[in-house]
This record gives sequence, structure tokens and C-alpha cells, in this order.
Amino acid sequence: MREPSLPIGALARSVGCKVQTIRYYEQVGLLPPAARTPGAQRRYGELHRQKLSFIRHARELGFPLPAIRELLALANERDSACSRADRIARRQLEAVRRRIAMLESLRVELERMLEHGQGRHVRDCRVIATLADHGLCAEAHHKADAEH
Amino acid sequence: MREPSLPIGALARSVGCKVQTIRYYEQVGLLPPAARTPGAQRRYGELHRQKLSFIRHARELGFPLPAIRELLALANERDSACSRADRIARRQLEAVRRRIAMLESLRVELERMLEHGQGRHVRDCRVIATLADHGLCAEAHHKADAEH
DNA sequence: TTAAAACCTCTAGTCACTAGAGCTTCAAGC
DNA sequence: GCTTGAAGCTCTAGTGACTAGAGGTTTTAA
Repeated sequence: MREPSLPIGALARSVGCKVQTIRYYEQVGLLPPAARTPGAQRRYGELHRQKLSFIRHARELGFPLPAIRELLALANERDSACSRADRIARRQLEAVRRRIAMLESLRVELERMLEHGQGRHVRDCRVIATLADHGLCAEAHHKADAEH
Repeated sequence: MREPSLPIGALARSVGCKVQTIRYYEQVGLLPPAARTPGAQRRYGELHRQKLSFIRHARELGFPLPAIRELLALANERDSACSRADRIARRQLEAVRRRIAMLESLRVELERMLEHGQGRHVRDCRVIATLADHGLCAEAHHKADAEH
């Protein structure tokens, strides 16, 4: 098998990311260095594709790169306990839930800002008024702060 | 009135942000430069507090700084049409809704990953398996990509 | 008067990419 | 075998919205 045959562009297309992103992952050590042609171009095989696909999927789920690094390591030692992976996923789930809660309260507030729509002038524009006076807004989204 | 009497730390506490954030806003021109003591320390008055509060509130709603800049400008010309502020808010509402939709599908997938919980080993860990095989996941979150 | 808390500027770092300059290599058609 | 254009290469810098730290100065309360 002359396995490593995919050039970087084809790999990028096949997992739906940019070429630079792949080089970036290699640079920060998430992806092992690719095989190279005599002219120093990267060539990838199926294993690389699977790993990259794993990374991209985890990124879409919002895992930060350090967590993904850990998940990749776990996936390798196939006999170690699953609980660590679970814990990482659970942490991520909590973060996602917090973000949803916060965004929901923001959605409600934005909808309220807009619901009487066409005030003709800025001086009675609900959007501006609401932003100017924090007291007008739902109490909710102050508590939900926490993170990014 | 010796209006500008709040030092930067007190202002930061009063609106719930960091000192450096206030200096940053001044640096990028979102906040007008503060008055200074003879020793060059910043002193703020009520107007600054209101403006900063407006900015922080808008940030909590997820508006990016360029949009906030525009909103601030609009708030100043109190006779101009409200429709521009409305449009900005509406755009932001759309972004918030998209983000919620995406996060919801991620939440579902993460919950599914975790629901059979305690597989004892990595080789049958749903978290790892789900990440490794994108085909296993709900179709949803691919469509919802779009943006940040 | 002194001491410590708060302030100052400036630089660099964060995260996860993304963009661009300037150059080289590959692959397909002739 | 030659040409040509797409795709590759490295390296540097930029993004957004802060955040952190070094190293020094000012303020304020005891």
C-alpha cells in the first residue's frame, strides 16, 4: 500500500476545513507530521484523515484544543478507563448548557427591544433606550455571565 | 460640580468590568479620553459611566464593537431615524438565534454521547466513538455551521 | 511621613485560526 | 520533454476583545 497519497487540499476538502487549518494543527502538535514528497509537499493517508475528522468533529462540538488533545490521547490507550473522556464531555455539555441559557435570555431581551418596532426617532427607540438603561432589561442575563 | 471624580478602579467595579477593559475602550476610541489628575490618573464622571454601561450591556448582548460604535453614534443624533438601530438589533437577534439553534443540536449530541454513561473502557466509550465516527451523530449540526 | 494600594504606560499573550507575500513543486496536455 | 497553471511550501502578521505582567509613579489613609 502506498498509503499516503492525499495532498493537503484534497484532505481539506474531504473533511471540510481549510488547508491552513491542517498545517496549523500539525504545527501545534495535534496532528502528527505528514509524509512528504521529495519536493516537500505533504501527503496524507487514511489514518490522518480519521484523526483530522475526529478533531474537526470535536471542534464543531465546541471542545477547545487542549481538551481534544486529551481525548486523542485517551482514544489511543484503548484499555484505559472511559471515565476521563466522559468527564471531558460532561464539562463541555455543562458549558454548552450555560451558553444556551445565556443566549436564550439575550434572545428574549432582543425580541422585547424590537417588538414595538417602528418608533420613528431615536429619542424613543427601544433599542437604544434598552441599551442605555440596564435597569430596563430582564434580570436574567446578569447571573448567566460566567464565560465566553 | 467637580464631576469627574471616579478613579478607574471604582468605575470598573461600578459597571462590573476590568480596569484594563476601560483603558482598552479608550484606546480604540469607544470611550472618549478621561479627564486626568495632575499626576495623569484618569477621573470619570457620570456621563462616562453611562456610556461605559451602555457598551458593557451591548457587549453582554453579544454586539461586536463595530456595531456598538454605530449604536453609540446613533444614540447621539437623537433625531435620526430609529430604523438603523433596529436593523443592527435585528441582525444581532438573527445571529443569536442561529447560535442557539447550533448549540441546541450540540447539546443533544453531547447528551446522547453521555447517556449510556459508564462504558468501562475506551474501546466501547461512546464519547470517543461518536467523535471518531461523524456518521453516528445527528445530522443537524452540519447545516447549522455558518458562523463563529 | 510613610507605606501600601491603586494607578500609569508599554509590550506581549490568549484562542483558533486566517490572510498574504513570495517562492517552489506537481500533474496534465501537447 | 516542455510548458503552464493550480496547488503546494514557509514565514510573518492580523483578527477580536480583551488579559496579564513588568516596571515605575501617584494617591490616600494612618
